[in-house]
This record gives sequence, C-alpha cells and structure tokens, in this order.
Amino acid sequence: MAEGMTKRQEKARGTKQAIFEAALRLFREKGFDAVTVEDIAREAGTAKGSFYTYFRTKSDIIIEEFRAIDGFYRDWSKNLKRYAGAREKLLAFARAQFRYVRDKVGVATLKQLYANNILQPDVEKVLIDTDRFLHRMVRAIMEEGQAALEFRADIAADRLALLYDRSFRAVFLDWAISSDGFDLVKEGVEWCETMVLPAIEVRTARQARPSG
Amino acid sequence: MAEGMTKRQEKARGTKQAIFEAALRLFREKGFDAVTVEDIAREAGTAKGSFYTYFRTKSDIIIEEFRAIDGFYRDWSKNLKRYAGAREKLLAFARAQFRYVRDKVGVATLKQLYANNILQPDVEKVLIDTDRFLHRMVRAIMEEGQAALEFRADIAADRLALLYDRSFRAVFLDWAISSDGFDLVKEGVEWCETMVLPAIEVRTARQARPSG
DNA sequence: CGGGCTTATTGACCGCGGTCATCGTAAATC
DNA sequence: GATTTACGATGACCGCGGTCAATAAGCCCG
Repeated sequence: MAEGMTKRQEKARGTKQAIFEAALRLFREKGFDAVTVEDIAREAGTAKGSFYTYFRTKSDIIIEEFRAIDGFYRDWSKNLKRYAGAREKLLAFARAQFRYVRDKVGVATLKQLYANNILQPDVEKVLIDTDRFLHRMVRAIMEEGQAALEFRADIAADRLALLYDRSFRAVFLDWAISSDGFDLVKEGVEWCETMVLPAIEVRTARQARPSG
Repeated sequence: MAEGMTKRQEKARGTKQAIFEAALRLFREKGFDAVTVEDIAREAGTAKGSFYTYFRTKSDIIIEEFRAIDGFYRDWSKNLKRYAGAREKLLAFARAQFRYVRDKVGVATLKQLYANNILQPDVEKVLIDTDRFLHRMVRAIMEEGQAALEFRADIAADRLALLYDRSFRAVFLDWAISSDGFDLVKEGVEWCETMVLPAIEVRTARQARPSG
C-alpha cells in the first residue's frame, strides 16, 4: 500500500488518516456541532493547524465520508442483473439507496452534506455531479428501459437520469429538514412509485378512482 | 397602526424595524456573508446585543424576509379564476412561483433559507410547513382537479399537494446548489410538465417515441 | 557528508456569531 | 408622587472556525 513512498509522504498519509478517523469517531459520539476542530486534532494526536493541511473546512470530513457511498453503489450494481426489467431495477436500486442512507449515512450527516453543498461556493458539488457513478448507472438503466420500450424515448436517457436523481434529492431534502420525521425507505419507495416511474414509463391508461 | 401601544412598545417596534431594514439593505449591497451583525447594528443605530433581542440568529432575517412570499401567493391567487382547469392553474402558478423566486428572492437568499431550514434544529421549518397558505392553495386546486376527474383520486388531495410541494423543492434545491446554474423558470416549468403533472393527472395513453 | 530546498507541523492569533450581567427608564402599583 | 417591577439596550466577553508566519525535519544534489 505504501509502496514507493518517502518517509515523509507516509507520515503525512498517516496524519491525514488519523485526523479523518478521529473526526468520524467524535462526530459519531457527540455529533458534528459538539466537536471542535481542536478536539479532533487532540484526538488525532496532532495540532489544529494540521487539520487544515488536509481538509479545507470541518465539514469537508462529511464530504469525504460521503464519497464512500459511491463504493456502495458500485458493489450494489452487481446485483442489477437479478432484476428482469428496467422498472424493477430502478425500484430495487431506490430501495437499496434509501436503506443505505437511512441506516449507514444517517440524518445528521445528510444534513451537513446538503447544507455544505448549498452554501460552500467553490466546492465541487457532489450532490449534483453528473460524473458520479450513481448518475452513470442510472443512465444505463434508463437506456435499457428505452430500448425495451418500457420508458419514454422522447427524452434523452441522460435527462431522464437527471430527473430521477433530482426526484430523489427531494425526498432526502425533506427527510433532512424534518429531521428524520418519516421513514425514509417507506416514503422514498412510495415516492418513486407515485412520482418518478409514472413520469418515466410509457403511459398505460389509469382511470380516476375515488379515494378510499 | 401603532394604536394602543405604550411608548416603549412603539420604540421597540421601531428598533426591530430599523434592524430588519438595515440588514436587508446591507445583505443586498454586500451579500450575506460579508455583513456582520455589528455592521447591521451600527447601520440601524443600535448595539449588537439589540439584534439578538429581536432575532435569534443572523439568518433569521432571511426567514422573516421569506415570509413575504406568502403575501405574494395570496395576491396571486386572485388570478386563479382566469384559468379554466386545474391543470392550467397548477402550471400558471408554477410559472408565477418560479418567476418570483428567480427575480424577487434570488439565489443567495434561497441558499440561506434552505441551509437554515436544514441545519437549525428547533426553528419552525417554513419550507415543509403544511399550514402555509401555499400548501392550502395547492390542496384546493388538487381537490378541484379531482372533482373534475382531471387528477387521480386514489391519492388524497392533501398528499397530492405535498408531492407537488416536494417536487418544487427539488428544483429550488438544484438551482441553489448549482448557484443559478440554469434558468429556474424554464427548467421549473419543464419539470412541472414532465414530472409533476404526469404523476398527478389521470393517465391517458402515451406511446414510446424515439428521441430527437 | 554537507547545505540548500521542500514540506509537514505548530499554536498564537483573528474575526465573527452569539451570550449575558448590568443599566436605565417606562410602566404599573400603591 | 414615590416605589417597585418589567423590559429594552448595551457592549465586554466567550468559543470556535479558520489563517499564517515560524519552525522542524526529511529530501535531494553536488
């Protein structure tokens, strides 16, 4: 792992790692706001200034942590072939995604992530980055659905993927604002079935029925 | 206006108003982050501590300003009867709403508003508050659409309104994250036509057509 | 091995958002 | 009118995120 590295580079790497892990540990224990950068540095056995050698802001830790989600998507995408149609793939992916965010990311981290993406001026906006694996995978599913005449073909697959991504951000946003005020998985899947799929699928007739 | 007020209450009201107006003026001139609370107090001819007598945080000013948008909705709702069906009403309202936010609110204010709603723990969450005029108006349109068999009736009007609201937040969020990276009105109206109406309307057949 | 160069590390320092004990005076009470 | 109470105003103060000049130490070349 540390092949071809000078002693200096190795040490630097170690310092960054120590800071990162200390930060995650403390955030988990006490919550983001209750942890100071000095706490993190102390816990990592280094000085406050070193934190800023490796991270631009306190909330950069959150961004870095969130990048791990792309690893999850990559792993999960191997399951895709299990599902017959594009519709099933989208739904299964939605469920997996909501589960992961609810159980592994958590509402506190999500809040920081969203707030950070909104406020920080020059940070690369990971949430709306269309180069991420997430987006490319969704686009592939859209193309498959279009080829199978499941999904509407009058909108480019890339745009369909954007619409899908954006729809999901809406649920995440509401979940964050409401501070875990509803079950993300249940609401998310329902949202996907109600709002996302109807817009994307080739239409079949649905009659107005009285609510009950 | 200042009927039945003691001299003290009048003065307090004046102080609050002076702070509020000074803050808005300075934010507009220099931007939210470049203005300090002391700047605001000085501009308002009072002391820093007084700011916190009337506002809990610096960004509370933004929340207060944003409440004006409900006044806009109220005024605008008088135009509703111009439009024939519920679908037209929703679309017209969408257009008006996006225009107002783009031209009168601005991306900087919207950013602060969203970040604030996400991060502040005990603030009333104006964005997802279903008691706001906005939500009640949309619900009324949904009910009208259901009665006319335009909109699906297997979902309660209140939930349809929530879905509509949430969809819109998605566009506002993307607009905020991308820092005015697209035309809010154009994108918003397209989004409404593509994602929101298809999910809400009673379905009529749509065939898959090749893109291009 | 020696000396210049690069780079990780450090902690004092800064500016700002937010707090709070204190003060002065209008309002209420008698 | 005198006395007490209530409350708006104040600014010194605090804690934290973030900066930066100075320092220490590994690296590299002659």
